[in-house]
Amino acid sequence: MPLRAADLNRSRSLPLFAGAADETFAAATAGAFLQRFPAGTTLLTEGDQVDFLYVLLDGVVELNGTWNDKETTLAVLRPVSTFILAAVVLDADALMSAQTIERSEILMLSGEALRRAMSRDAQFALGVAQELSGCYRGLVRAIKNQKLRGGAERLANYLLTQQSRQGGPETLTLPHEKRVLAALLGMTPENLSRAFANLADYGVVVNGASVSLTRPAVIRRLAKPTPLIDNHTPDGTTITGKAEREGGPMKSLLSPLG
Amino acid sequence: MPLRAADLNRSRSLPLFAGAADETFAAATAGAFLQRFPAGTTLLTEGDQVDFLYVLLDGVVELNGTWNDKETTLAVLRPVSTFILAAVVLDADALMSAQTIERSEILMLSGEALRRAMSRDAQFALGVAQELSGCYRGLVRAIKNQKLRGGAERLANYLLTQQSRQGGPETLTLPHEKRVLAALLGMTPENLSRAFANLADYGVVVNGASVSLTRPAVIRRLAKPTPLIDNHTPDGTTITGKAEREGGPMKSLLSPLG
DNA sequence: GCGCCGGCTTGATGAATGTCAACGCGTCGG
DNA sequence: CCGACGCGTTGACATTCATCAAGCCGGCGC
Repeated sequence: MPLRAADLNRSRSLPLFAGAADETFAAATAGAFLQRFPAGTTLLTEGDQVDFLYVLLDGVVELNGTWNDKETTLAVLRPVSTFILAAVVLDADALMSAQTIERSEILMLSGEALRRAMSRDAQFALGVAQELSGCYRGLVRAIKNQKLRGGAERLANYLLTQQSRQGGPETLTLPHEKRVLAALLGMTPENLSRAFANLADYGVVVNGASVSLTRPAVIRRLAKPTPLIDNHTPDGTTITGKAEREGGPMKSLLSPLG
Repeated sequence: MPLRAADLNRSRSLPLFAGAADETFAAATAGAFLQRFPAGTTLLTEGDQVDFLYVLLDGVVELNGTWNDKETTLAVLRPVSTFILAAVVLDADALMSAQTIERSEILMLSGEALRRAMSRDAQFALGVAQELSGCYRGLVRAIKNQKLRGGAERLANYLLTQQSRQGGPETLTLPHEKRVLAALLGMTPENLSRAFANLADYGVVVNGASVSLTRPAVIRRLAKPTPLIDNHTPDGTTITGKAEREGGPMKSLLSPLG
C-alpha cells in the first residue's frame, strides 16, 4: 500500500507516459495505490467492470479467456507492463481475466483520472494511442501465429525469439513452467512435450528449463521467422521509454514474453 | 478522384472524428483523395510502409495475413470503416494485406497529417484511442472465438450474430460468398459445408445464401453466445457516431461483418 | 528413509480438421 | 445448344491435435 516515489518513477518511465506533461502524470497517478498479491490470485475476471489501469511492477501475470469450461491464455506479462488499457479507455467490461502466476506488485491507476488526463493533454492521449496500437499489432501477430503455423513451428519460433531476447546465446532459459508455455503457445502440455521431441531432429536439446539450439541454420529453416509475425525486439524487463517501439501491454503475447 | 463534400461528410460522421474540432478535421483531411478500385485489387501488402489511413466508403475489403504460402483472413470490412489505423499511428509497416472483394470506393487520408492532428487536438487523439481500443477488443474476441470454439460452434454463433444484425428474422441472408465466409471463420470451404450439414440437426436450413434458423432455442443451446466473445451490436452499414460503442475498423472481425 | 505430490513425459486412442479428387449445377459466351 | 468455368458439395484419406491413462522423477514433509 505505501506508494513510494521509486514506484511512481518506474511508471513515469513507461512509454505510455513518455510524452505526457509532469502535470498530467501527477493528475493521472493522483488516486493511485500499490498492491501486492500472492501467486495464483485472480485480479480480474472477464465481464468485470474495469475501474483501474493495472501496471505490473514486479512478478508475472497471465491474461486468459474462457468459454464453455475451456480456457485459453492470451498473454503472459512481465514487468514493467500495463494491462487492460483498452477497457479503461472505453470504460467497458474486461474481455479477459487476469491472474498472478508469481507473487506480484501491481500499481493501480484510476481509469476515470486517466480518461480525464487524455482529454486535457494531447501528448498523453497520443501516447495512449501509440500504446494501444502496439497492443493491437501484438494481437495481429498472435492471430497470424496461431492460425498460420503448426504447433512445432510456433515452438521453434518461440525459441528463436527467446534466444534473441536473451542476447543470442546458443543455450537459452525458458522463463516459465512448461505448462504455462504450452498454454501460451496454444497447445496442451502433452503436445508441447511432443513438439520438443520433434525438434530434437533439428538440433534442439532440452535439459529442464535450459534449451540449446545447436544447428541454428536448421532450426531457422523450419521456423521461417518473419518480422510480420515475430517481434524480436528486446523488450523484456528493461523499459526502453521509446513509445514508438511496438509491443505495449501485450508485448509478451507470443514470443515477446521474456 | 473528385473529392466531393458528401464524401467528406461521411468521414466526418465517423466515430473517429466525433470529438475532433472542425479545424482538426479540416487539417486531417487536407491532402485526402478518393479512389475507386475494381474487385480483386490489392490495396496494401503486408510489410509495406503505410502512408495513409484508409476509409472504406463503399464496397467490401478483406484483410488477411500470410506465412509460408498459407493465408488467413483476419476481417472482412463493409462501409463505413477505417483500416490500418494502428500502423498509421505508429508510422510502421503493415502487418496485414488488404484487397477489395467488390468494387470499392476508398478515401485516403495522409498519415502524417493525422499524427500531427493528434498532437494538437486532445479530443481527436482521444477519439483515435477509443477507436483503437475497439479494434483491440475486436481482436481479443476473434482470438477467443478461434481458440475456444470448434468450427460448428463458430458458424452457429456467426449465424446468430448475423441474424441479430439483420433485425432478428427467422431467415437471414449470408452477406458473402461461402468461400469468403469459410476463410473468415478460419476453416476450409469443404469444412464449412460439413459444418452447415451438422447444423441441420439443430434446425438450420440452408438455401443458397439464405439461412433459416428454425428452432432458435436449440441452435442457441449449441452456440452458447456470450457478450464476452460475440458482439451483437448493430453496426453494419449505418454509422452510429457514438465513439463509445465498440468495434471500429475491425468491427467486422468475426461475426460483426455485416 | 519413506511416501506423497506436482510437473513432465510417453503411449494409445479418438475427434476435428486439412487435403485431394470427383461430381452437380448454375452462369456465360461461343 | 453446347462447353467451359467457378462455386459448392460430397467422399476417402492423411495429418494434427486433444484426451485419457500410466509412469518417471525431483522436492518436500513426516
